[in-house]
Amino acid sequence: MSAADARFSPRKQPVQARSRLTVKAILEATAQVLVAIGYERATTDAIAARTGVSIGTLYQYFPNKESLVAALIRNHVDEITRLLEAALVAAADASLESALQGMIHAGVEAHRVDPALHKVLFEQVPRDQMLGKHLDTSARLQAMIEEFLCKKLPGLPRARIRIVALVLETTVEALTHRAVVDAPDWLRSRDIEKEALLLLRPYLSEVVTKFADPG
Amino acid sequence: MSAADARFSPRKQPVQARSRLTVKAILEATAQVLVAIGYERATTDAIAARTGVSIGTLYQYFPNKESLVAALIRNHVDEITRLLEAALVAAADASLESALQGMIHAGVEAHRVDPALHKVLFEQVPRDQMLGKHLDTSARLQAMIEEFLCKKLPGLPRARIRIVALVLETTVEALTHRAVVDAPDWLRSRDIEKEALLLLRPYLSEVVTKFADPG
DNA sequence: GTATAATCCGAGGAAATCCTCAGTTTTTGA
DNA sequence: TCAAAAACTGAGGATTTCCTCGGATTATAC
Repeated sequence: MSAADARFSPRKQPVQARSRLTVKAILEATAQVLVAIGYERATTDAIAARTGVSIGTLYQYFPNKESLVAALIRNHVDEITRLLEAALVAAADASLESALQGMIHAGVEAHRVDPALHKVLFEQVPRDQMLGKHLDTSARLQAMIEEFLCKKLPGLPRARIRIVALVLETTVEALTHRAVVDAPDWLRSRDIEKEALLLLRPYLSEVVTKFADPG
Repeated sequence: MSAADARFSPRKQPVQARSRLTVKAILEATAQVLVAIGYERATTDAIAARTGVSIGTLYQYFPNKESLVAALIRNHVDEITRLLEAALVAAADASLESALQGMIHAGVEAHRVDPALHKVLFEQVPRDQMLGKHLDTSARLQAMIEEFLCKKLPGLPRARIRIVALVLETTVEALTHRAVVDAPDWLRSRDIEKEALLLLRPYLSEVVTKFADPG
């Protein structure tokens, strides 16, 4: 699979302003259709109709339905990564606790951007094939957190830090995702951030005292 | 939607031993095909072929592809519910800590039954329509945990307990699920149970001391 | 033994979706 | 202004999947 996989890459780049607008409109319509009727029932015909262009136009820029969704996922994942990265940079010199707060806040914000689309993207899109690669954000986020904690907690063994990073990322993602699905009010009020802190702060300090390298 | 939704209910109940075997074989083949090629690409024709019966036979007992998957999900969900229920009953008179251990163990065991199938069922089956209802195990599990904690921690307000139940269920599910997907060894070795305890025990005691009704 | 019910078979019609392509319209740039 | 490039159109062919139905086979019960 080459960098520009023919299965998911646009076949033609828009060069005029008109077609750039068209491509943007198609992606917006895709998001709307996905949210409205779900991944399975979404068809390229429906997306073209919603966009207000002919089906032929759609196929000039996207070779198939998967490539449309892949583009949306790329955007979404980039957004999430940016948010966490910014939080980690901002917390470079802060205390461990406020760094944790920052990470949690970033995780919650990521889910507040477009909860409905997030839900469809992460729950309905088959993780099969190549699409899964794009969805595999967790690994990237965990690596970022791991690197951050390495500097913050030099006393801990690397393997320990890796586990902590996995637990942090998994927990924040799960709680906010659950909130998106089952308890939107909880997400809106941001009480969820307090609860996540209540869960993760004691864990972190426990880990630090228990596994600190005495050297 | 009636209790026996025509869309998902078998159209005919097998009465002879022969057909009961057939139905069982069809479900096993469904699981195999799902694991092998994923939900989207799985077709009723492929399932019938794998079972070794004709497509007509399959359609005598299942009206469509969704009903096949629904049956698998029902079995799977029942299994998980049974495991947690047993753990809670066993922990009725135990300490809070060992009850927590029991819950974690049950969650891990639930994921060890058939990880590959679990993955497909929970990641690839569209939560749209009615299938989602079956997948909505979390609510049931949370209710069970909530009721259990109510007896165990009578000093806590009900709303608090509800949040704790949500956090427990979400966290255990997320960690074990992540392990199924990204770190199967972690699941096999059961180190994951230690880590979950490390995360949840301090949280629980923090909640108890912080929100205990002084009355 | 045989009538009746249960089970099984699988070719193929119906329906849905994907995607192409030949032709038209719009924009660009000299 | 006008030729070339870019963008757009949408009917419909190709493919896929779903599912039926008439008829053959096997089991049950009297």
